This record gives sequence, C-alpha cells and structure tokens, in this order.
Amino acid sequence: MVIGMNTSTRSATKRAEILQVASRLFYEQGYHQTGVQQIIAEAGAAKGTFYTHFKSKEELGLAWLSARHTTWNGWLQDAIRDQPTARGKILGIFEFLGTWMEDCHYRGCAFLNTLCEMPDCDPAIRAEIANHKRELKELFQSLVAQHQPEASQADSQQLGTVLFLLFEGTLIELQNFREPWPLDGARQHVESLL
Amino acid sequence: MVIGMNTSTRSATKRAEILQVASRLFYEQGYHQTGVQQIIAEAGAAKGTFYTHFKSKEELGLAWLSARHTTWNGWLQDAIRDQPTARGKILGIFEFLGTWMEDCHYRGCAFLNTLCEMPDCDPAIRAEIANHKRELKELFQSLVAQHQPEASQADSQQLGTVLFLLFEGTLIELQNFREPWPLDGARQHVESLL
DNA sequence: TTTTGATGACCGACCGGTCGGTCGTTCATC
DNA sequence: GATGAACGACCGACCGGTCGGTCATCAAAA
Repeated sequence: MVIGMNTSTRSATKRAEILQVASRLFYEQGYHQTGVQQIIAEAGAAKGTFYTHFKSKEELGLAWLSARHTTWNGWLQDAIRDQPTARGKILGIFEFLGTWMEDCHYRGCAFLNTLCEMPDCDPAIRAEIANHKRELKELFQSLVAQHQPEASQADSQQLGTVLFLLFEGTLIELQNFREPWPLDGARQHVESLL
Repeated sequence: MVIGMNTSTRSATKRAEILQVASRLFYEQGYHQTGVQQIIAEAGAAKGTFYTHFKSKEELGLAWLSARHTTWNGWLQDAIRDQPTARGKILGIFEFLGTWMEDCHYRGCAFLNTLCEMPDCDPAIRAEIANHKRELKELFQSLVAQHQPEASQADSQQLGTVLFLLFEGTLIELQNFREPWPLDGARQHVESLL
C-alpha cells in the first residue's frame, strides 16, 4: 500500500515535474522556442519518460494551458475576493493587472501569446484559449449585471464586453510598452463608466 | 548604363522577391514556424543569395516589420481618408477592422503576433513594434483632439488612449474568436463616447 | 576595339546542432 | 513472472548559417 503509493507518487511526481518545468519555460520563452530536450533536461527526466506521460509535445502544451487556466483564475479570484461590491471587483480585476505586471517574470497572457504564436494549431488548443477568454468576458458581464441590476441584460452584456475588450487591450499593451500608462488610462475610464 | 541598371534591377528584384515571400509566410505561419529554407524555396532563390541580401533571419524579420508598418498604415489611411470629420475617421478605423478581418488571410496584427512570439528578441524589433503602436495611439489622440477642440489636452490624450486600448482588445479578440461581436461591441461603445 | 581583371549577384552542397519522436532495455514493485 | 515507469541511445528531418565556385557585367589596359 505504502510502497504502491510510492510508485504512483514517483510517477505522478515525474509527470508533474515535467509539466511544472514546461509551464515555466513555455511561458517565459514561448512554446516554439522551448524544445522537449530542454524541458526534460531541466526536469531531470529522460526522453522516454517524457513520452510515457505525454503522447506529444502538443499534448503537453494543451496540459499546460489547461492547468494555467485554473492557476490564473485562482490568482484573479484571490485578488478580487475581498472586494464587497461588484464595482470593486471590476476595478480589482484591473488592479490585478498592475500587480501581475510587476512580477519580474511577466510576459503577458499565456493564452494570447500562444494564440499569436500558433496560427494553425490543434483545435483543442484553440478551444482552450477561446474558453479561457470567454469565461473572463462572462465574468465581466455578470459583474456588470450585479452592479447595474436595473439595466437590461443586453446593456449589461454590452458593457461587460467593452470592459473585457479594454482589459485585453491593456494587457497586451502593458506587455508591449512595459509602462504603466495603459493601465492608468484604462482604470480611469472604467471608474468613469461605473 | 542600361545594362548596369539591369544588373541592379535583377538584384533588387531578388531581394524584393525574398522579402515579399517572407512577408507572406511570416504573417500566415508566424516567424518561428517559417524557415529560411521554405522562404528561399518559394522565392526561387539559393541559400547564398539570401545571405548576400540579409545578414541573418532576424534582419529579414526586421525588414518585414518595417515594410509592414508602411503597408498597414497605407491601408488604414485609404480606409479613413474620405471621412470628412474626425468622428468619422475614428469610427472608420474600427470599420477598417471589419473589412480587414474579412480578408481570408486575416491572422491578426503582425506586430502583436511577433511581440507574443518573441519574448527576448532583438531590441530593434521590439522598437519597431512599439513604434507602430505608439503611432496608432497618437493617431487616435490627435483625432480626439480634433473632434473635441474644447477639451483639455489631458482629456484628449486620455480618451485617445482608451480608444487605442479598445482597438487593440478588439483586434486580438477578433483573431481569437473569429466572430464579429467584439467589433460590434467596440463600435457601439465608441459611438456612445463621441 | 579588344582583352583582361575586378566585382558581386547567384548558386547549391555542406556544416554542426537541434528538432520532435521511437525503441529496446533495465529495474522496482506487486 | 508480469507490469509499467524510467532510461538514454538513436532516428530522419530540419534548423540557421557558411563557403567555394560560376557567371554576367563593366571599367581599365592593350
């Protein structure tokens, strides 16, 4: 029993180690710039071990994005959980951009980076990216609906969409310019809208 | 004289052919997904010819973005030139997104794609990308200033920044979802702002 | 006017290295 | 003995880049 757990633990650990190292490298260097050899070297695994856990590099990429979705949403929820109002939560999402950007490893959104990097990738990867962004858009829309309960659903969805698009634009331009003004401009506009 | 011109013409043509083919492939497949071998094969050139005209693949990438800046700005100017008012021009920029997206080869913004693809690239490439976006932001800001001559410069710059960020978010989400709703949402918001 | 030598665009074989992926083997666990 | 995780040598293809050489052009020498 205990030994059996050790076995599966070792296996699970190896797979997890590979995934963890790959996640860091994919994010920091990009998917195409990161080779399987580098991943296994830094994870201390052999080539064969890699391919017992992942049938291809692309499947590892998909596992990375899938895990990243959970991780990133956790960060976001941590950042806005303590905000009592919907308005505070919406502004908190933009504030979160600021703290995230200050991270020395900030390299923008993993999903957008992958989207831009892989024009004709596996449909499963495209779906993972679209799903991540769709959920974020719907978060904005539901928060707007909370903040403006008297508004029509169409109006809430419209404003939520705009906030989402503004967030995405801010995200990408923070990555581009590495300066705080996109966030300042977006924050000010959002405050005036709500 | 004439023969001399033929010589330089032939050279210029070869270089131009390589650059033209590379521009298409870089945009459609991405920079890293496109190899020098494929470029020269489709351009009908030899490896050595490539390296007489470009000292490296990266220099070709820079030449691509530099030319793309001119080309894309030309498209944009063509799209908004006939608009008599600043408001019309601003809305025209967003309309331009729609016609651009309908292009069967639409793959988003070459500059953002390259930014996302190359986290630690040549500073000259980063500068080319930042410059392209800076000019677009300033176009929005100057159009806002024309549209609201009574507003303070700070207010014009603020609104121009927001329009720019909204444009960028729309751009990237059109690429992501390949659906018209991001553009519809952005257009509606811009109309209500102006 | 003809010959010659320098120039440089163009060519394609070739370089070392890396790519993603396979496979036969070892070895711990049950 | 059976199972399967872990290993690492190995595969062909491709990567960006180099290099020796051909040939057309053209200015200078004969």
